[in-house]
Amino acid sequence: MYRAPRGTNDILPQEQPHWRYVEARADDICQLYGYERIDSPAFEETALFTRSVGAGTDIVEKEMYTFADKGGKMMTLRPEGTAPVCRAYLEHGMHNLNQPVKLYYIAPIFRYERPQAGRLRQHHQFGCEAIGDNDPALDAEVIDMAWRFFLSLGLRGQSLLLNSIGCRKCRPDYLAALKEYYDPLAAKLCPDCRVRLERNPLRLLDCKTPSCQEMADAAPRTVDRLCPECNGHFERLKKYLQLLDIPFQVNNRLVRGLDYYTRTVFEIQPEDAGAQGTLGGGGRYDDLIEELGGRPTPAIGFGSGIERAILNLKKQSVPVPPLPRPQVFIAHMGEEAEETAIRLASGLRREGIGVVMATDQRSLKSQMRQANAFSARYCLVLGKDEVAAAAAVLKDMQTAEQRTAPLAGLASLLKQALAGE
RNA sequence: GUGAGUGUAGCCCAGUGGUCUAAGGCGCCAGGUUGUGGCCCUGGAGAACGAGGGUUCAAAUCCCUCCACUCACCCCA
Repeated sequence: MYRAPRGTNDILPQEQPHWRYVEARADDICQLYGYERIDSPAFEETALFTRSVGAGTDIVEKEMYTFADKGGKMMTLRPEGTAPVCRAYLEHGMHNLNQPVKLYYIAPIFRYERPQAGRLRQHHQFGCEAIGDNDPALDAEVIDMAWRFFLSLGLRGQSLLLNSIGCRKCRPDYLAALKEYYDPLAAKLCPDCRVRLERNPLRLLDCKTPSCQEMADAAPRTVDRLCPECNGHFERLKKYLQLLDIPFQVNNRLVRGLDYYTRTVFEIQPEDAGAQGTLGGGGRYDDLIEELGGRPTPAIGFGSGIERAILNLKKQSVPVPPLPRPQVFIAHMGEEAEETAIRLASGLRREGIGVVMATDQRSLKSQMRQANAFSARYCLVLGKDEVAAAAAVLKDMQTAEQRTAPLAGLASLLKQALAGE
């Protein structure tokens, strides 16, 4: 038997209320903050990601779904959301629009990883990007948006981690200090970190190995080496967050896994941070647009995992509204009655009344059981007598009361009854 | 990529070498007298016990290999 590929899953009807709920909250938030939706292709030229995300990152090194298309071009299933949006910004000349350009997306993300709780090979992210402005107020707004998003879902207890990792002006100085600190310690580092020391020293800071953590705690801090501009930016951001009443903890070891980040980086963690302790995260990427061939264009964004959000909604037993379904069920007996039922169902639907019709000529008992299983509010019963009288039996499934009503006035009768709920 | 656990009907699961051509619950289907639901009762369909190999007189039950799933590590959303 065929199964969904490892790390992917079907989102079954019973899961849809959660999905529609989370997506609706995302849409609401974006509308509130003036972000417009963009949908980009599920795959892009591989180079877009290798160039932006960074050759030394886990994503590029081992997690991309890359393939050659029939024309021999290397393509990759989107492993993150920011680069495609930046590509679209450039491709469509959005620098000619009012800046910053504010965009959001809800889209599948693909990463080849070993699946586990809260981690999939295809997951979905809600993310937003504000491109073309370097005001720290925009950083605050994006963080505020992410924060409000989780609050609007009904989640509680999440926390915000914040850091600044500098820009291309101050980063080299910092990295030099970091290397100077770590070089004598190289022998004590875990094997992974020895590689990081050469390839991506910033990542030394978030190693999980206890011995490495101790060293990382004592390592030079990015915030102590920021250039005046970056420092001012960070200070203003923190002030704005206080203004917005958003509690945050500066975490000097927060660096994030993508190479394009500059200055602000942040992460939002759920109350009960299990193995997958990230609800969402993001940061500034002031050099990325330029790196992709555009003019220097500052930008900031964040991404959040829909599955992670739903996981936490369930963990916290947050109720989500049910999806609307048809309220009327039509049962029928005999061929004539079925023909009448078919016409009646169609007529009611044209009036905007959701209808489910019994099929297959089951016994009336069985049809009533179906109506019950559908949680129909009203049931219409058609038999020989009703067909002859151009009427239907209208049964209220809650009170079990029923009466005969002429077919002609049924639509308005039902509309009235359903509206009175 | 590494480590651990699990694998019996659509779902949850009993079963620890013979009485298992596999039990129960949920769900599904039908019926409980004439055209009516939710509770209850009865009946029915549905599993070659993940796959392959081996040990044994005998295996769902023991061994091996593979596969899948789950969880954890790395890393992330």
